[in-house]
Amino acid sequence: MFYTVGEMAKKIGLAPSTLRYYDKEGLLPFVERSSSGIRMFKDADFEWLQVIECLKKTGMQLCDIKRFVEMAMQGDETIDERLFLIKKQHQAVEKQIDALNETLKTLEFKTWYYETAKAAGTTEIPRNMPLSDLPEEYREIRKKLRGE
Amino acid sequence: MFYTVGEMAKKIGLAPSTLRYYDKEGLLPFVERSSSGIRMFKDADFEWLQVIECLKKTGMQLCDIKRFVEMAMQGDETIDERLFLIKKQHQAVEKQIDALNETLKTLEFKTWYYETAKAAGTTEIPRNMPLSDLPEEYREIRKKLRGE
DNA sequence: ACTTGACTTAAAGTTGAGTTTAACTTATAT
DNA sequence: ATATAAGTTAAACTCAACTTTAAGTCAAGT
Repeated sequence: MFYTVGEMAKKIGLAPSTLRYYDKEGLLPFVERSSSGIRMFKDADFEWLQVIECLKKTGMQLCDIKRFVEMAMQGDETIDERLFLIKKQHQAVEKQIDALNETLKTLEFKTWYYETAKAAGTTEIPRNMPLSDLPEEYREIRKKLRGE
Repeated sequence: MFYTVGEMAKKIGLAPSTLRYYDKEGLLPFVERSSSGIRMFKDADFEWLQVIECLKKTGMQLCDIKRFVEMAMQGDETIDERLFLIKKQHQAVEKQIDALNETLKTLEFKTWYYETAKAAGTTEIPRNMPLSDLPEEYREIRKKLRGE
């Protein structure tokens, strides 16, 4: 079962040009070619592309993903390194989620801010509200925004 | 209480060149200048920078952040629009968190995969393991990776 | 034989978000 | 008065990750 670059691109949801670019950059050393130079993607290559997409979503750069792929091509002697790298990325993603949750808190404060402003007809009401009148859950975040 | 571009850059943790760039792009219309053209940041401007950083963290582009700032400069008539935009960004961030949690699941599968490979000395053991032997929590994710 | 459509390549172009550079001005300390 | 440190500008440069273009190859269908 082989796929051309266009077929695989469709299957994985990327542009064919992107797959060619990845190949050119050395991220797809496992993709074989026909005698006339046409890329022949296998089902196992789809799995590789999924892994590459997963690592991209963690924020890993293509050059680092390339090194991971190269490790895998070297075989079982690099299992330890690969395990370490995956664990590191897991940590990195957990950190990103924490950061986004912080961002959510700020957006929730701003939602309260504009809802209060909307009810009052002016942003002056929430802006000048004394800390003691502010809903308790927003006090810390307002302090942080104001650099206090 | 005024800050130069360098002082404010330090306070907010960005490069002075970044603040100048934001100013040039029209993100900081509220920053005043001295008679000799020196930027004079106020404490209220620090709060603005924090909001800009928050919106950046949601993945919003600078040109869209600029439109938000411009709305705010227009005053109370845009409260509704701003509230809507903040709510939209809140949703967007929730979606990003969901995506990262999906990514975490894949990384957890890969961790199991390499830990099993490490114990066996070869990736062939986890790779060729029948679905029925696979820990239940990894079955769906392996199917997804293999495009099944 | 010819058209169509998908493939190939190398190289140039794009986008977003800055950073760097060059030439210059201003403010402060000695 | 001068050195130093920090500021100014516009414009060029960088970087990652693609995308587009130009020129060409190849296989299948009419």
